[in-house]
Amino acid sequence: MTELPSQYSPHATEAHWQAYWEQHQVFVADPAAPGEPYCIVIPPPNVTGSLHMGHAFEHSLIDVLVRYHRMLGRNTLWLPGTDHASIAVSTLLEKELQAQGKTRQDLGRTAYLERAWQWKETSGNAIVTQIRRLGLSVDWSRERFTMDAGLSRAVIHAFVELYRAGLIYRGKYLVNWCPATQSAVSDLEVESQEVDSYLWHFRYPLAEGNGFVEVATTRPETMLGDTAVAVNPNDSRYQDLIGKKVILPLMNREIPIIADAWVDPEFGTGCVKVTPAHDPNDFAIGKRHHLPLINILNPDGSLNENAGEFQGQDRFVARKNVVQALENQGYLVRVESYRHTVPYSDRGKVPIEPLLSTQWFVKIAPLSEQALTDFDNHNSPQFIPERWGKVYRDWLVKLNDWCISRQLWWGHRIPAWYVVSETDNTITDTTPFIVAENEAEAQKLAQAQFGDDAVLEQDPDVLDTWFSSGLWPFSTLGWPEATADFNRYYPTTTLVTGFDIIFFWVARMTMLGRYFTGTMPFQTVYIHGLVRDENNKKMSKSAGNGIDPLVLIEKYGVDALRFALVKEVVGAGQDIRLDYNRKTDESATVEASRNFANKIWNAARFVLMNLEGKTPADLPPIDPVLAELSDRWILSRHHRTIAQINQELTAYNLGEAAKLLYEYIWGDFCDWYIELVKSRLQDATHPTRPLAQRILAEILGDLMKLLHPFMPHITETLWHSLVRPEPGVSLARQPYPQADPSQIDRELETDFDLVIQIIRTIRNLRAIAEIKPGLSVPIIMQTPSVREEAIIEASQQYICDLAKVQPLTWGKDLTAQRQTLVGITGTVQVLLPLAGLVDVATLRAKVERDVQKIRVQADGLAARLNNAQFLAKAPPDVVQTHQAQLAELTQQIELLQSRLQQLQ
RNA sequence: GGGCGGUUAGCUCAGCGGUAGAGCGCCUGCCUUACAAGCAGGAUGACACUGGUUCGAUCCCAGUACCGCCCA
Repeated sequence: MTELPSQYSPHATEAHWQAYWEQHQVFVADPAAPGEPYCIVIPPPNVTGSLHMGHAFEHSLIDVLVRYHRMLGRNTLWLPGTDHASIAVSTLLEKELQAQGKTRQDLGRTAYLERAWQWKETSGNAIVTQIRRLGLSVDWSRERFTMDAGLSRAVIHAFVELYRAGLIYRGKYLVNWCPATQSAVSDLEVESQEVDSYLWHFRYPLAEGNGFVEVATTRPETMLGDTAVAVNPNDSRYQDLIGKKVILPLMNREIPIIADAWVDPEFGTGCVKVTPAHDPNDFAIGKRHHLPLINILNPDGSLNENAGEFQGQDRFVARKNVVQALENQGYLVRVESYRHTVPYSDRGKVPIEPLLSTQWFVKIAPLSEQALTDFDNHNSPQFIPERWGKVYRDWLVKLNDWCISRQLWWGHRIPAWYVVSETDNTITDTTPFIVAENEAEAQKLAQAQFGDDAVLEQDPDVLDTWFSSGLWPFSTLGWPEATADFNRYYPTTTLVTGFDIIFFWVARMTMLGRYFTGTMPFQTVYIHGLVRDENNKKMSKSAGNGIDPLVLIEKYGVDALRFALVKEVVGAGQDIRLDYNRKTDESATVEASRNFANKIWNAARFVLMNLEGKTPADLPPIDPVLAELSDRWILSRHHRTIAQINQELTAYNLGEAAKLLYEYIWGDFCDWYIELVKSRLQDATHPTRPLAQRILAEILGDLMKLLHPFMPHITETLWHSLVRPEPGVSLARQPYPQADPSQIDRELETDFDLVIQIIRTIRNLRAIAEIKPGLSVPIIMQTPSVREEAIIEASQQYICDLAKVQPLTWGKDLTAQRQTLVGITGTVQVLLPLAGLVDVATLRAKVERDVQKIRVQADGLAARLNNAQFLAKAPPDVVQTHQAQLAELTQQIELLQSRLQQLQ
């Protein structure tokens, strides 16, 4: 009948369904199909990456949302893809070249790009292969790459449009220069790090007289490019120095002493050296005072011809040498230990140099204003949790222009052509240029403007990868063409991403999306936290503390990993911690989820074994007249849970939904209902046996649906075993269960709680009396409550079955009972006669302990109920509840005390 | 320096006005034919500290301490 083994083994199952889903195109979206669209685009992983816990977590969350909405009947598209990671790929390739003693220039642009594409085809898909093991319901037929033909066209189109609208400009500004990659990077790619270093104090002699001023710096070598010394205009110490000149040591250059309010008189001596070409603040001072800009650095971080005798030295070598030279010449005052923050290149992992350089920029204000207006006036996009909206907003407000050119070859080449025939066949800062969608168009425009013999050369630089990522939600759907996908699925529904990427990505998508499509690219932004390691540390490649999801998948199965990650989520945006033993590769959290999977497996196995080969459809429908107490109870619990889960999922409380399922399945369904139903199933002639079978089958079917977004593989397997659908049918396309409120019965559940409590009480008594699990015990019960008596009467079979009671008697006069263990629940006294097996002192001790516990509670309640303020001010229903509770506790005490008198 | 989180059972974390819960771990007993990746029973807490609001505070407010993150 059923050949299911007693343990769930995930691996074969996972591969099977992943192939099945793809083969039957279960997740291929159809824009022509009905249903309100539901679209999520994947936050594209970097092609150089490999699957890490962050991906596994994020993708698990998205897949829950996507599968849920698909089952709700939405026309669903989850679009996957990857990002070309300009800097990361370049770094990787150049390392390879370096090993062969070559540079990319040796190779040439064409050969280099060939190599890059080759790398992408062979190694760049590694992450995609890994992602597939997560069993996500993405539409692989629509997989995109930021450098594929369509997206490249979108990027160029966007650049040209922004340029023509005056929102992209080229200019010479101080940028963040990464000497390792030899490229400019944006503000966001700079990471501040605290560094223990020194503050060097120098003296610069006055040009006239024999005085001097003292300045301090953390970057001594930059003094070679100093063009002023500044003091605060209100600093009384230096009033007479303003306007005088000093001689810059080593360079023997006369530079002025100027007054600028930016200078903090409290810091150091109150005199600062000014290097406008190598420091953002100094740059601003230089602008205000029209100071010359002297660039002393080469792109590789060595010093250039403006550095005099230090030319050719690396910046850190030069630092030592400059200090030495100053010391030799008596200009070094002192060296002080100093801890300060140094900007590092995020990718290059070396200190950034502010460098004067000609680059392309996006003018941000007009874009951010639109996004701000949408956010302020329409709360668009809506952030979940809300507090991240503030982070997003704050950033939009203080945003600077965005440097988008990168001195690299892998990426989207800037669509600007210089008319080099105008400037001696070289590109200079003044060479005129044409921005166009392609070379032919550029040529035409150039000829119109500069004559037929205009010679063009394309800008060698590529665009920041985030520029293409910023277009992702619409470029992936076909924009700038108004494709069927774009019309149907744009704007997308929800963006799911980490808070660390709000600036990099979310804000850029909203600004560019709003500008190009006139609408926000997504309605909602769901922000999740990070997965932290067993020591609560952020996982990172450099720290080497990552936990490999593939190892956990191998060990526990992907459904277990997914469920564990989602179940850990509380609220939203909170970090989760994953326990992990690095010696054994074990994780108790994931193991618990694996055990849950196994529990489900065995529950299903039990149901299937007892259906005798029938499917739910073969069994009679549920007749409410025939349903007994336990049936009505589980149906009530079932529909209540369905309602709650739908509610939690709608509110993005994914962890809450997972926990509800866990408790309902393991607790209510397995521990209670299955146990309750066993005796009926074993009795072939029982009149409601088919009813019980039908309920089991139906609940199991619903459970598989409810759980499917969280654990797609095991549920698909078990659902197929249960329903045996036509080939090609998938659980992923079945409707998600909806609650039938008429089945939910609060009172019935409360009644049934008493049954559960009675069974627990008896089990507790059995344990105290050390009665072997196999032995039946006689139990006597009595209650003064008519309601409780009715419940006992209706559930005597359950009590006998689950507490192994034989015989069960109730309602008798208990005064004759002497040697008994006593428990109480509600006002039901539960007696286990022992006939001298346990001494009276033990029996009394147990009752006395119970009385004491109850008394503590009763006293607390009584104290409040004796408080006139409480009675006057607390809501009446609270007072009532307290009174009822106290009454019950008082009654329990009385009953137990009368019992105590029997135990002499 | 500015902002945001967190502090609850040995561990990981729920709860967020009516004096505490789960999983793991621990103790006891069970291989009871769905499941030992399991079943049953049990023990465990000044809910960080100090004030305030309230009839009542783990929960709200203010401050303090410590841990973590983001931005400068």
